[in-house]
Amino acid sequence: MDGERVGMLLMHLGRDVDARLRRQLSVYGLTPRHGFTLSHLCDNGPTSQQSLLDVLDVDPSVLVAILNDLENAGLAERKRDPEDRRRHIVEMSEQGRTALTAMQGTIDTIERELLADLSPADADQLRSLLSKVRSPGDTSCAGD
Amino acid sequence: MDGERVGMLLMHLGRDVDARLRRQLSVYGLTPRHGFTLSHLCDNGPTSQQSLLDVLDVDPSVLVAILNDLENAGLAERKRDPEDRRRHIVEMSEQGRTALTAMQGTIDTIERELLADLSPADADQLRSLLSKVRSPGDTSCAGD
DNA sequence: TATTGTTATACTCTATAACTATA
DNA sequence: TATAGTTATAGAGTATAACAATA
Repeated sequence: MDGERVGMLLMHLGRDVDARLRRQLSVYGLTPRHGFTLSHLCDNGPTSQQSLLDVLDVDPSVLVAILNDLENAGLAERKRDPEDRRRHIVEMSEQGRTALTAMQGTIDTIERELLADLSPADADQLRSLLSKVRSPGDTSCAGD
Repeated sequence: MDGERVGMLLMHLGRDVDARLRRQLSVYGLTPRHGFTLSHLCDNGPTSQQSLLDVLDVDPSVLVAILNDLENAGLAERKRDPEDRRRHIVEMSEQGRTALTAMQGTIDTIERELLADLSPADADQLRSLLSKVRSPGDTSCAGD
């Protein structure tokens, strides 16, 4: 339970990064989740809400709220899928692209702060090791 | 904003570890914060609430709730400081020690899962690098 | 009947401010 | 007047379940 454990370090650092990013993004009236959503739309193009659910790993009702916010801010838009009118296709707007760029600048700043005491080689090493950490939720055997 | 950044990795991993630990500890009716509190009491002996506030970095009202829970569960006890009757001295009980041991077992399990794909040397390296990451809240110049 | 998305609701965590008692 | 701790309350964030539209 002490602060030396990797799990504890991850918890505390993750919490701090989240709080910091949340505070910075609140200037735009957005949260980290809004940012992830725009980021995914930018990388993958128009997407159904279902696939956003998979990527963001949030409750459907949470995604509805996120998309409502993005639509009200003019950053994204929902359209009916003509092939299956139950589905929505979510697409980001030009304004959304601009907002995403601003947000990426914000997180770049945080990133530089986090890594201020590490050499570039150490930072790469850290990135590599972190990507090898197995997220508890990842365990393929669902038996718990 | 993509998942490659260290900050994003920390956010996601930290969130997962927290969720996992919270779920496991709910068996005992406790949260990670209860665990940290007991852990600090174990390492440092009887402590004033003020110094717990510094270590846990929570709002005073949150600490009150944590200590109420621990007292109701018989895991810790508040006593008046005879030298300054405004102060409370918080002390863990034998039951508290037993509960802490159980919780440490839980987090050890999570820790092993997290590091399952890393060699012992990699795990040490990761621990070392993480401890060099500067938490955004740490910045000594409060100007923001 | 099953699926996509939505709404309404409740529950947890946290933050704020007002309060008590001691100094 | 200032400090240690407490209480009451409100605000986020999230999860649950019931619902409408479409397949």
